[in-house]
Amino acid sequence: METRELRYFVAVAEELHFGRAADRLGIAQPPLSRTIAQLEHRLGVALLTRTSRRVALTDAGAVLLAEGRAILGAVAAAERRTKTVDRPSLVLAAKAGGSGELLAKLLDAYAAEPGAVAVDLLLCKAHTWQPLLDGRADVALLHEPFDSTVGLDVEPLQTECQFAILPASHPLAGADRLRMADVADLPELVRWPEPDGSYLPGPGAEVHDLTQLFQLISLGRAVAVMPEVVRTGLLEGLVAVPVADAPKVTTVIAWPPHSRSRAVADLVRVATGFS
Amino acid sequence: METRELRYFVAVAEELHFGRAADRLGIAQPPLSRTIAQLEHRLGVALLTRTSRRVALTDAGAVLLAEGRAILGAVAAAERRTKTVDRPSLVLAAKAGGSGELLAKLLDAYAAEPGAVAVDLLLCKAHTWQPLLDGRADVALLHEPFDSTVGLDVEPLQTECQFAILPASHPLAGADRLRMADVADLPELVRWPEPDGSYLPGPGAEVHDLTQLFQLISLGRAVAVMPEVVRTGLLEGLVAVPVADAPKVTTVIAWPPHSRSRAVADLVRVATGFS
DNA sequence: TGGCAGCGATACCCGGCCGGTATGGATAGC
DNA sequence: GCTATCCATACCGGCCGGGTATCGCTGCCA
Repeated sequence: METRELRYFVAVAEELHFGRAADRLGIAQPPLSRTIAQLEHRLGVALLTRTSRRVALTDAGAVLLAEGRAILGAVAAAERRTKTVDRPSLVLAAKAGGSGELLAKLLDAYAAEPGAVAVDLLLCKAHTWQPLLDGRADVALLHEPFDSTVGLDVEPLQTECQFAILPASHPLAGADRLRMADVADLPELVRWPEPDGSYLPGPGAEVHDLTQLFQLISLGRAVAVMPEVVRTGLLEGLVAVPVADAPKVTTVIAWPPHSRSRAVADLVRVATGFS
Repeated sequence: METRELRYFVAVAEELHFGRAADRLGIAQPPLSRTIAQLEHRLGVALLTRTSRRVALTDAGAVLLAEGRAILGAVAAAERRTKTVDRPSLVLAAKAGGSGELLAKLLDAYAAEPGAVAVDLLLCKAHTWQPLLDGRADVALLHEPFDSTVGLDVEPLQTECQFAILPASHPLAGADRLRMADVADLPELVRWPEPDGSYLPGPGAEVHDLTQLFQLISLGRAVAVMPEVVRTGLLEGLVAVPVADAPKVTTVIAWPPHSRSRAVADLVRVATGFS
């Protein structure tokens, strides 16, 4: 199995459309069809069921999609790490807007280490960056249980409670503490984008960053439940009320398990040292 | 980066010899040289330093070797899992001769599970199978701290002390317990084969399995320190004396972190259930 | 129900790349 | 200094990957 075949298959499996996939890959559709057919023939398994109107994944196709994504990520990571071994630097991924204080402390403390290398920050839109470790970053700050950490080595850094963010005028804003039941079925919950940037249909406003969310909350059009970190820089007119039974959020530092980088080890040691 | 290029590079990096690597790959040497040169050119990094008499890895080459091995393993695993998704089975790797009782209990208990699939056993020579999870097996029984578990998800099953295996006539055989210092510099320690099946030069007999080792011990030509498991089936004339300060050995069940298989999850649950 | 639009498969051609043989040039050992 | 070894280069042929043109099928809709 060549990575070219995997790239092609993953594209088709994600688009479920040979034409769009070929377009995305920058090739014509016929060679793409042929390559997928060859791959299926060689594996001896059907990966896709296709009528001329609909393309769907088989069970085998679903397996290969998941494995293929991981492999392509690993290939990209290997390429980047190989290329940058002589001018070592470290790419740290973090959710834009989250963990601001922790991030600053971490960068300062690491920079003071002997042998520290340059740290490139990769700030990502919330909820869109779980696969970043597949190649583009060496280390990431994740938030359990929101972000999946399967396949990663992880050290916890800090655990915090979650707060409901409400407009000061909201009926629940005066409460000392809330329970999930109080907010779970409020009509003002919002929809975050899917990893591909689109929004699932449904009720609730579409939001794509914290600023926008806070604005909606100020207008009384939304409420949200989120960890303590975002309280710094909360807008006027908003209040944060602790939600007693919301799951605790743990900020963790995560890295690919086969990381052999001295820099990654140093950064993790520094991060766990002052947590 | 295509997997073909990675296969070629890994072969050269392991052999440190273009001719032998080409031989192993079943191609001629010139296309191999050319492919490696192209790969280096594309990455913009030298992977190997070569004179006409010696080939050595650069730092970048060492990184790519490690990453490449992992990637090739993942590709092999993806291929096997995709092909067998319709007739589900599970490949369990275990060290030949070790963990016999635990293994039997595990297989029985799993077979009694509802929804159990066929389990194929992959018995491996001791000390030669750490990379098996790179494609050939779904799950493995490993022994920490001997086997590296980096990059794997792991659940501990049981922890045992280690015993010195001595002929009954050995001066230390009568002791209640020993310390590492007592056995560390005995001249009768043995040499296990390297992963490639060869033996490093040095003192001590070459052994490649437990039967052979026990025979050597019976003859007074060797001693060994190993976990309790091997005591079952110990030959007549051998005694096992606990070594107080030898590192504890933990048998763990391990699987690749991105395993999405129901069968693997079941097996792990069963294994941890009765440990 | 028949025409039409959309989409994947097939047919066919071309160019580049992979792999082969032959050979050159450098180095270490005798 | 000769020679054996080993990697690089030169060159060639066949295969394969990618392109265009077209076919056949399937929903949709008038």
